[in-house]
Amino acid sequence: MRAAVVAAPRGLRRFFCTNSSSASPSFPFIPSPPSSATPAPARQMADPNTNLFVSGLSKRTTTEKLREEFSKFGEVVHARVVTDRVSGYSKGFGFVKYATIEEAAKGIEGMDGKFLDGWVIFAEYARPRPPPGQPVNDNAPQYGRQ
DNA sequence: CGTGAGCGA
Repeated sequence: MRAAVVAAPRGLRRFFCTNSSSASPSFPFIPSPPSSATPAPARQMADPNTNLFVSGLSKRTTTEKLREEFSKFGEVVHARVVTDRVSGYSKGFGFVKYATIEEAAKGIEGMDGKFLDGWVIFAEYARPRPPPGQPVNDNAPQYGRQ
């Protein structure tokens, strides 16, 4: 099913941005942040953290399988496949928490765009999540709203 | 519709 390839989020950057050599032999960096408008929404990927967001999982992929696959690239502190409380089935994505950021990067580079249960999975840094310790306050929305 | 975009009880 090529639908999985079409439904790829930001993970397809690897296929188009096949950089490696002959990138920019003149400018190692880009010293032009405030050019004119904001052509860089920076919404491609969240900040590097030990939390990983894995998408493209098969419906039959469970937390154990996810932890097993990601444990090969580093020590997985916590892994969870998001499932519905009422139905009980997987939502098709999950989260993997590594011990360090380097291991998280290894997990992304090692499992992003790979196959799992016959489906192409995509791994990237997860977004920050509000801790469940704070009780309800005003209708203050989360900062992670796009 | 367990037929596929996405961020978690």
